[in-house]
Amino acid sequence: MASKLEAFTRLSADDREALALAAKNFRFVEARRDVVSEGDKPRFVHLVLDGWACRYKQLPDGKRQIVALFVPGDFCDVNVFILKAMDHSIGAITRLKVAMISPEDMNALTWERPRITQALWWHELVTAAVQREWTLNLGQRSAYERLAHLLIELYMRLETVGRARNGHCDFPLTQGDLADATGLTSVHVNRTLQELRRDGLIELERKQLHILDMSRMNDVAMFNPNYLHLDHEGRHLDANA
Amino acid sequence: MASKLEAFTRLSADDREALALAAKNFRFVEARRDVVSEGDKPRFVHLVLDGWACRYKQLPDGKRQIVALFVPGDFCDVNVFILKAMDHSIGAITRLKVAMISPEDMNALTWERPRITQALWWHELVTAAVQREWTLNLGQRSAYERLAHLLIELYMRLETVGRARNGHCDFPLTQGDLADATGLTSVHVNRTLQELRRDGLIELERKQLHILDMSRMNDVAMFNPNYLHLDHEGRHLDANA
DNA sequence: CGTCTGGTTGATACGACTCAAATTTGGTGG
DNA sequence: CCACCAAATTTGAGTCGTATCAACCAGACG
Repeated sequence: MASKLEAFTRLSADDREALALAAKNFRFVEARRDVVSEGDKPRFVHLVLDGWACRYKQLPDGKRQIVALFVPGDFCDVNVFILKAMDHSIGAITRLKVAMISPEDMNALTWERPRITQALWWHELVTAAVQREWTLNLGQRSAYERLAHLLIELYMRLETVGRARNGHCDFPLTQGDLADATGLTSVHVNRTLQELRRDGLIELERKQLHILDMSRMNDVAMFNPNYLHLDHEGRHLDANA
Repeated sequence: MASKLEAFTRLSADDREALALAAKNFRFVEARRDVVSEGDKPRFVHLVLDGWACRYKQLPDGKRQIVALFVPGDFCDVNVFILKAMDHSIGAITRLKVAMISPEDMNALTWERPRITQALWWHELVTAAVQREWTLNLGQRSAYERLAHLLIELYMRLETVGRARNGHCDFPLTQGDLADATGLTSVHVNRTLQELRRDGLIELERKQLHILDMSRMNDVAMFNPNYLHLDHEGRHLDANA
């Protein structure tokens, strides 16, 4: 698999082999099922091999917030073993192929592999940066800007792992998912998507997203890609290499 | 100083000494000045020794979101050296005493000090968990709930570093700061704080916060402390020890 | 074919924003 | 110690973005 880590640095054949070895244990999770649930003791680091997943939190009054989305190549919780219990759940959006890496495998992966260790650190820092951008998104952008921003972010992240090109990508989120991720209602998401369509910015149907005018989308969303920290050597490699 | 790290694990005298040594270089920053600005190359890890600071992001249209708050004992960006440029700014809320730890000092601090390394990892994981909770806060809670939640979180974090007790703590944020942190306008923050006062939940004046009824506040805010991950051995030590 | 999930539409309500002004507080210098 | 100024808080009136509630529709699936 084309790991997201290669967006940070070129890995050696050795490194890649070690990564593949660590990811040898995987399982499939059906769409809309939990991979991990809040309260669980952390037992594995998860690496999404195929499909989409999300991190979400739920409130006693039933409200649900998706706080992060995972696409292929994303690690879920590097180093999470330090914590006693998960403070959130991880759920499959689509049917999901996910590697389960034990603490021992994680140690084996990083031990004597400084490039991987560094790349994992980079991954964690980017994940944190994305979380901050979401905070900004929810706090300061209107519904229209907010959705545009989320769509661009996901498109760009997919592009870095070779799953998007020419403005086009798979997009399995329902309008309900988008609502939970943006803090809007699904009704309002529906109307806002229609606006984006009407304005000639996107096409979105049958789980396929097409961003028609990336430059106008960037303006609308006030999208600044700096938080994805893609300005590294790996950026210049063919993502499918 | 009573480091936040001790909330995670008891440190040895040696560890504490190493920590003090790493934090020997400090400076003062005037209130409302930047400690680090977006775009800067990361040069130091910062550790707040005294005063409050915030992490914020700004949009081209001038809107500003505070995405995190730092109180004494908080580290700002462990391991940030990996990134080429800051994607956000760090600003002083009050006059600030802040330690500046170089990459070399950071290495010296963690090298051969597994407890500190682990404690720093814990710190990073908690920081990320707080960021997720803020995402939830902005996405799903009403203004009233949201402010209540923020007040409780800050109170609890201050308590763990020995700077709050009996429901009382310093609280230097202006209503404008609260607005930027909660994604509300300062006018609405003002009215919502009045509601919280009228309902007998808090007193807040002259930069002093008093939470009058913690249990009702917890209910109102739907506050679940699990995300602060305080259930570790360090939790049982006197924070002033 | 009936059922279900996801998407769409319409009517109405309300929480939070905007703009503008008044008041209070805290700091500073005379 | 008081006068002054800027910053922060408070109040009021009016508006708007988004939520709510309730149908209805289309395609997927068994």
